[in-house]
Amino acid sequence: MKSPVLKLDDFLPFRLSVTSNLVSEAIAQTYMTLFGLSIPEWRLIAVIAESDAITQLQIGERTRMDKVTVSRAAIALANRGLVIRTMKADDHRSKVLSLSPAGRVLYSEVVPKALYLESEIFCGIGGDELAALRALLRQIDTIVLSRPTR
Amino acid sequence: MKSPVLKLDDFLPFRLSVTSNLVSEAIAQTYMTLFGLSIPEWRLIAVIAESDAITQLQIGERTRMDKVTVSRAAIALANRGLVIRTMKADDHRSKVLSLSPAGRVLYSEVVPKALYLESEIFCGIGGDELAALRALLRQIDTIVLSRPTR
DNA sequence: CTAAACAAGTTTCAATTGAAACCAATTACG
DNA sequence: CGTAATTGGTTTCAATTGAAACTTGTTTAG
Repeated sequence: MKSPVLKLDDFLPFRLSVTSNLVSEAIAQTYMTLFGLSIPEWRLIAVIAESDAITQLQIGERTRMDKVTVSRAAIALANRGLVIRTMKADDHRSKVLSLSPAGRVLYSEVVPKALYLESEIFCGIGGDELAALRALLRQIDTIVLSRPTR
Repeated sequence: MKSPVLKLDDFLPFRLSVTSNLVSEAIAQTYMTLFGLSIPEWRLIAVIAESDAITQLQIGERTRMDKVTVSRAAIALANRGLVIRTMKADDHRSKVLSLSPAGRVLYSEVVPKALYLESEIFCGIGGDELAALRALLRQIDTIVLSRPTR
C-alpha cells in the first residue's frame, strides 16, 4: 500500500491558476493604462455591446461576476458616461444597461487591442489547439458547476 | 475595411479566468473546511514537502506567489507548528523552511484529498488531453513571462 | 386586498491582496 | 576596510473582493 504522489507543478488547479493570473495581470495592465478600464468594467462593456440591452443580473450570469462587482462597475461606467442605465419598464427593481455613443466608441477602440493582445499571447499555438482549449475550459466549467458541493 | 469582431465568451483570457476561478473556489473551500488551509498555505506545504528544505524566495519563484503572500503563509504555518523556519547558515537574511512531523502528517492527509478533487473535476477528460493541457498552460506562461512589457 | 416571502441592486464591513516603505544582513567597490 | 547598493523578509497602507444586511419593488398566499 503505497502513498499517492503529487507534484504541485503538474497539479491542474495550480497550473490553471498560475496561467490565468499571468494572463490576467498582463491584460489588466494594458486595459488600465490605455483605457482606464478595470477587468470587470471591460467585461461589462463587452457583454453590453454584444447584447445591446441587458440587466445587471444577466451580466452577472454571463460573466460569472458577483452582483456587487457588476453593480460597482456599472456605476463607474455610468459616471464616466460610457453606459446608460434605465429602469426596466416592467420591473422597477431592475436596471437595463446599454452603451452610450461614447461607450460604443470606446468599445470599438478596445476590441482591436484586446484581439491583438490575445493573438500576441496565443500566437504560438495552433488554431485547432486553441479551439480545443476553449472547449476543454467550458467542459471543466460545467463539471465544476454541476458538482454536488455547491 | 471592416471592424474586427470579439465574442467575449470565446476570448481566452476571459475563459481562462472563469475556469480558474471556478476551480480555485471549489478547491479552496475544501482545503479550508477540511484542513484549515488557505490556498497559499497549501501551496507552501506542497512545495516544501517536495524540496525538503527551501527558502521563502525560492517558494515564491516556484509558485509564482508574491513574497508578501509567502511570508504571511509561512508565519501562519509556523505558528500552527506545521513548518519549521531556521535561519540559513550562510545568509542570515534568508529563512529555510521545512515540514515539522505534524506538517508531514498533514501533508500526507491533504495529498489524497487533493488528488481526489483533481480527478473528480478532470475525470471526464482523457489523460492525453490533460497532458496536452498542462503543456499548453506552461507554454502560455513562458510566452507571457517573456513579453517585453513586463 | 394585505401581509409575508422574494428578488434586483446597493451599501457596509471584514478579509485578502500586493506595492511601497522598511529593517537587517550581505555584497560591491572606491 | 568602510560606505553605498542590494537582497531576503516583514510591515504598512490602500485597493479589491464578496458575504451579509439593507432598500425598494414585485409576487404569492391567505
